[in-house]
Amino acid sequence: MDRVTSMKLFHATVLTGSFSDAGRQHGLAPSSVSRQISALEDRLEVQLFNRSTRQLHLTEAGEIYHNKVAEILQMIDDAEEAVNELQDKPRGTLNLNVPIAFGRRKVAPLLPKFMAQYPEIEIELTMTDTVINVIEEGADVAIRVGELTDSSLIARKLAPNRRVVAAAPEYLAKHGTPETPDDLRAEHHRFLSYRRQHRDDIWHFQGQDGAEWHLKIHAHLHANSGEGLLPAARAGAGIVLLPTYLVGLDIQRGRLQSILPDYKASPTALDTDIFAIYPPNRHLSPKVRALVDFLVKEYGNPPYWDDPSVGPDPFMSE
Amino acid sequence: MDRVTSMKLFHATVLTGSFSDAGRQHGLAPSSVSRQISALEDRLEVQLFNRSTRQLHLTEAGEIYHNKVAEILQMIDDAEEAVNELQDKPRGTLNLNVPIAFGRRKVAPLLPKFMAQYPEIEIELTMTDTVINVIEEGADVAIRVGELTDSSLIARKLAPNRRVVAAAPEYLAKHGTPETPDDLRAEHHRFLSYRRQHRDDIWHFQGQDGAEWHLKIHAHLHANSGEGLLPAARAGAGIVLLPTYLVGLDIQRGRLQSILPDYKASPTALDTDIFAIYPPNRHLSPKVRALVDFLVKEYGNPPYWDDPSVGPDPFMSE
DNA sequence: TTAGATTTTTGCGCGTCTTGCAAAAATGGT
DNA sequence: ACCATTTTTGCAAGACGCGCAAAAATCTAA
Repeated sequence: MDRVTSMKLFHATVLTGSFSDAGRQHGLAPSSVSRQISALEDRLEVQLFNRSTRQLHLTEAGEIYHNKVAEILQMIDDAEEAVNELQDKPRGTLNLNVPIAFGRRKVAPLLPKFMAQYPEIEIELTMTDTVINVIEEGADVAIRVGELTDSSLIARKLAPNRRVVAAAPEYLAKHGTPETPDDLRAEHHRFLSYRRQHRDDIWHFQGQDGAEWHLKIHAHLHANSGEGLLPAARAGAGIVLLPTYLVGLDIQRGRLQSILPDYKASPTALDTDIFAIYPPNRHLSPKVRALVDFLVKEYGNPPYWDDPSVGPDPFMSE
Repeated sequence: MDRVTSMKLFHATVLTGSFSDAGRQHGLAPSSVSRQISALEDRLEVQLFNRSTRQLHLTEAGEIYHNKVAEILQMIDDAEEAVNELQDKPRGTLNLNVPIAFGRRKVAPLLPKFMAQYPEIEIELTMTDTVINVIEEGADVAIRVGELTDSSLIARKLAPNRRVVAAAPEYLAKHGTPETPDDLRAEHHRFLSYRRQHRDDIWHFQGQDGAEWHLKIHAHLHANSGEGLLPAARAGAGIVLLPTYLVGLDIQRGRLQSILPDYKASPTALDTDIFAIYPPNRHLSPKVRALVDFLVKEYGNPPYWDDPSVGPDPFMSE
């Protein structure tokens, strides 16, 4: 027996003064109402109504209980409405976890627009490059580049992660523009390389005909953050292999020049695509859906930083 | 599914952080808890927990809901406690309906003692001689003399309703003391008679050997209230046939003298015993029980007004 | 006083839901 | 990689609530 239902039936019975009417309101047979009330009385060990077959009269206990029940039912409705509102409209606190570089360049600049669009959402932004356990940290949604180790989470692709070889025009003017991966082997080239945990730097390329290159790189600057390489690259200190979300706009502006356009940097296991990941809830919260949909739409396909037709970064000058 | 149970399980789960522990607290299998929570989430259309097999984390919706649920459960407990307190101890308002004469003489004088004994009971006393519908009037308990027409109510005998023939000693000295019912037929006797609705006055007597008398009475004073006859009887204006609850103490004091002691006034259908009647509640309210028990105990058996060993009315001088 | 109408209550059968156990799946720690 | 703990799922048994129909009760009206 659902106690809330019995309370509702009791409430309706008090208001209508009749089991039959109360049952009619709730789509129940009079007999069911009668039994529900009786069961409620048995549970409470109190008589709520003095019944005759033709009328009902509230007991004093019934009156007291009714006052409380009215309030309780109101609170239950409030509680359900509260979570439903949270569910219906994007609102509440959105706990967002993003990689530092991507977040700074492609998430944070978009947040003002997102917040204007959803004024009832509050954002808690956490920027980390360490792989966090999304559930553990309490994040509602995280953005990760590649590395989808946690298969228990839902992953939605936000954008491809295209990596390109690039250098400043000044550098190319001075050292020449490589036309094939093999040209990179030339001694006079200098490299600026992104790497984690001191692994070997090997750049993988694939030609349009399927041919593959695996170039061991000796870099004069290593950094575990692509952003650490950018100033040097812009200054003409060397050649970088970086995701377009980092260098795309520099290329569009001409501060960097993309080279080897016909050769694709093979994605490693750690650099596949850019995903939004979130817990596999049967009931996806609207705020998460709102953010993911927003990002997908704003990035576009291809993402604006990959699209030559797009001019200067509309959101960020740096 | 009982929504209150599911809320309790949700609450316990939040506190313990585990379905298993919550189930242990409520004597349920972990699987049941899991399913209850899932059902609750489906009903609310909201995810309350982010689950991994080894830990649970409250969703924002879950947190909001939990705050409300804690309060709701508290209120439900309060409501049940309120009615149970009402049930456990005699308290609250006791709606009491009594006949006018009996009430004035045998109920109202006892109320101070009763109220001192149960200070948490408030009494709403209604005195009527008309046969009311106890339920209709909202009475918790009524006292009636005879006439138990409403068989749907519980009746508890408070005292026998013994009727006696009595007259003032002065009257008897002047007109002689009848020894048998037949003596009443003497022309010089005067009668004061209680009757309703102008029926014939017939006094019925039964001898100890079973012999019966049916005397048609011609009275010089008719009244539909025994109390209307008493002053005249005390003044020696005639012979009365009245319940001992009206004349018992006058007899004990000697203001009246009981005559024909060996002949019993046969009870009519309207004058049997004195009953407390109340609705047939499965859960008799303690205040009703308290009053009825109190009256039974105070009246005693035989009732003090029938008991020659009892002196003047301890409660009432008139 | 009697008859009728309305309401509550009860009996009964059916279907659904829940429960507990056991096994499986999943995950965090060692 | 293995183990321990927890959640989840499959399954069968049982309980419970439901509606319908009949019975009981009582208020009203003639």
